[in-house]
Amino acid sequence: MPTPSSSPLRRRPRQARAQERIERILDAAEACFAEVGYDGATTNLIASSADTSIGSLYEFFPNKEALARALADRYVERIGGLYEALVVDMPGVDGPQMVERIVSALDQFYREHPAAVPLLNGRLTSPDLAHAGEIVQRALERGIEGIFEVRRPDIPGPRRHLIASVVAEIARALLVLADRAPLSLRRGVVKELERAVIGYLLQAAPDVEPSTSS
Amino acid sequence: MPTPSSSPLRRRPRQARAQERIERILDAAEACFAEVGYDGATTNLIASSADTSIGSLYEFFPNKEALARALADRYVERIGGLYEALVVDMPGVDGPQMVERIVSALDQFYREHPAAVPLLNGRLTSPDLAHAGEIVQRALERGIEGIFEVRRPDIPGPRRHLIASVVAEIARALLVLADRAPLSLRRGVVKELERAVIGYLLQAAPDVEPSTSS
DNA sequence: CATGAAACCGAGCTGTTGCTCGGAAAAACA
DNA sequence: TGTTTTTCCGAGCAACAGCTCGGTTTCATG
Repeated sequence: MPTPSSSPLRRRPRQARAQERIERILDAAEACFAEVGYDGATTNLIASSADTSIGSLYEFFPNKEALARALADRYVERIGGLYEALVVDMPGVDGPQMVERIVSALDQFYREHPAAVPLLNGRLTSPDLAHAGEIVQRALERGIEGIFEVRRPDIPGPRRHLIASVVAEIARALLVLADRAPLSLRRGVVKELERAVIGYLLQAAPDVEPSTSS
Repeated sequence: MPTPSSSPLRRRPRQARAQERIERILDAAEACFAEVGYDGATTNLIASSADTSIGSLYEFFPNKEALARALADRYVERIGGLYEALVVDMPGVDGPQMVERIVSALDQFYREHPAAVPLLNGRLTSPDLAHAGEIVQRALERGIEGIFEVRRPDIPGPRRHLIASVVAEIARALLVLADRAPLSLRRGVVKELERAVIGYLLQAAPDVEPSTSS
């Protein structure tokens, strides 16, 4: 489990009901960010959306940015688990298949966490979110880099890092595109993401034998 | 020249000095957006940054969004010119070389217009900017699609469109990455962008003969 | 010049946002 | 049960955003 970047909470809850409230607030924040963006989501809206009061919100979160930070932490944790699951049965899976698995996992992740889309959106208007988003993107990169480390130890470290960040960036961009596309086209765009990653890796790190599937 | 989406100006200037002031305001807006983002750039800051008053700013621009719109229009125009220049001597240039040219042109464009980076950044917090950004990104797509249309008439229209949008999206993502990277690494990232686009096209639209250069 | 139009100015209005604070309610503890 | 601690509340404050408006200055034109 990655360090949650020094808890963004103002005070640790002592009772169960407070803990639940915190979760509710985070869920509401997630939904609001997804729906109207960071700046659009006023703290009052988030609070009432969580069926609570601003007072309660600020009881635990020192400021609005802390909400973004806490959300980012939740994402980082979940992304970590996601990669761990992928690594388990990695041996015996060839390159393109591996790409397919990762892409599919990320696709599912984004669908389950729609608020991650605006969060992951590169340089945003508010430095707050940009920072939180970067934390999550780094987690994505690290995951990819880790897999790469195992599969392609022949590639020098710095280059591996660059490749991982490029792959992560492509993934981010096309998943956002997929998110924006009508639902019926989503699968198609995700398929293009697979092609893009495979194509890039063939160029940037040849040795991944060309796909023979379909 | 593409229609400037029905002038975002409140009133057309009659005197030269007004026209100059408008340009100055747009330049200032560009710089401010680049430096502190859309929401961070207050209209007062933009005005004083352009050595003028808010009064003057609002004399010509009905609201803040209009500034983004006007900026987007400027970008669209310039991007249009950029593609026209590329198309002129297209015949006799092979696929990878063409990609290199386009990437290099876009790279230069982004360096000359740093404000385009936040503008082009996918779904942003403010709907204002999201809209303006989309206008510019569409111009990018159209340019790529146009070139593709000439070079690969064999590919069916809708698929061509999808490929163009994917390429445009990859370009956007990696140019943003390049922008964020230290200057010394910028060229390297841009090189990866080339690889990514070439690799993707080889997967998505085979027939572009593999590169023989270097 | 005189005169009207165009351009310019900036104090300040209006609305909204993030956030505080004093106190009520609920739980934990004695 | 009384007492303390934790949790909850929401009216409202301070700051600041976008933007207006009445008035002054500058230009074009006769």
